[in-house]
Amino acid sequence: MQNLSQNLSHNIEKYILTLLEEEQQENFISLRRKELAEMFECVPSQINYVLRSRFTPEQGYLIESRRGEHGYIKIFRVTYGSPDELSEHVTNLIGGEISLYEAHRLLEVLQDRELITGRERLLIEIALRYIAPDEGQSARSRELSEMLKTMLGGLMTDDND
Amino acid sequence: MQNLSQNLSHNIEKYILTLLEEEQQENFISLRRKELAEMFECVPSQINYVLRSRFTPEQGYLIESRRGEHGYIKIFRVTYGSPDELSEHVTNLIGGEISLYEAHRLLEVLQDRELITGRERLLIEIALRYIAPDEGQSARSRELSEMLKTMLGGLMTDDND
DNA sequence: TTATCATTGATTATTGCTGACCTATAAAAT
DNA sequence: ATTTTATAGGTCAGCAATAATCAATGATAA
Repeated sequence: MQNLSQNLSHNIEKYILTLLEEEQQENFISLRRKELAEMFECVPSQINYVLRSRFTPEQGYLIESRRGEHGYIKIFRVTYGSPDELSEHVTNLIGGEISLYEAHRLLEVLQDRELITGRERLLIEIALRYIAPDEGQSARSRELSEMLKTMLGGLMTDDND
Repeated sequence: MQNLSQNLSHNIEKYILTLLEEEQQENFISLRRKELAEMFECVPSQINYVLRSRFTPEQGYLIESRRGEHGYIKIFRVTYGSPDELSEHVTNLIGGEISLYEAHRLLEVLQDRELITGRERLLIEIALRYIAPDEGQSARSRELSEMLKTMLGGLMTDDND
């Protein structure tokens, strides 16, 4: 089982997402690193790479693990009790300063989770470009952060539309 | 071997637009920069130039990419062609300068006619406030006009030729 | 002529993947 | 109760394969 469609990491990610979706009772799944690695015919540390790059708090996941006999890796899908909670989470993610590039990546995640539409993302990206500093995509700016927080906070808190 | 018809950038643009039109399932296409460059017998960074100059959010497109093995560039077409008349009409309404107040009234109308959603309107209003002049709601500004036209144009982009 | 657009290629940054080495845990042995 | 051993998972540095950026240059249009 390898490289069927995309790349290894992508396939492992998809598999984990499937498990999470199938899970009914809990808001987490439990894995054994070694087994997963065998399943995908790869080195165990590959699993860590996938978790580190695709199941981060920014993307809405938490990891808990244990070593030794009966070791495991648990992946929690973070859920938000209220719009305010979600909005606060996003506000924290944005922080005091953000770059165009970081904002772009955040918007990707939000659209993937269907928290914003493509059209909304387009509008936000245009606005960001209008007020972004000239120093390039990676330059952090306080103003970017403030506008982005206002926009996303408004979308998630409000009940427009 | 070039300048067969127009210039390289133009040809690459056309090719990408063709791919986007042919795409049925999704609202995006996925490219490999290196392959496209080989296809057009040019340097890879040429592709970036085409994307930067012709597939911007202002023109109704969003780009996502990844480096490394199995790298890719995805181009999303966010909007679908809408009547030219409409976007032209709106552009004329906005004119060379507009005040926050006038913009607000225009957005109300557009929402009433369901050309934009409440959420989209919220985003535009926030963006306008961030670049509005200090002189108050009634002060006309060229920059307000430009951003507003860009945003609404982005949402109502048509296939140019 | 001058300003903008197009093209190139050198350099830098990111992503995916592996393997060697490190740490933690539980069960077994003492 | 303590030590040992087997069995997990974690970290990190390094390589290879991409894509992005940037500055220099050429071409074209106003």
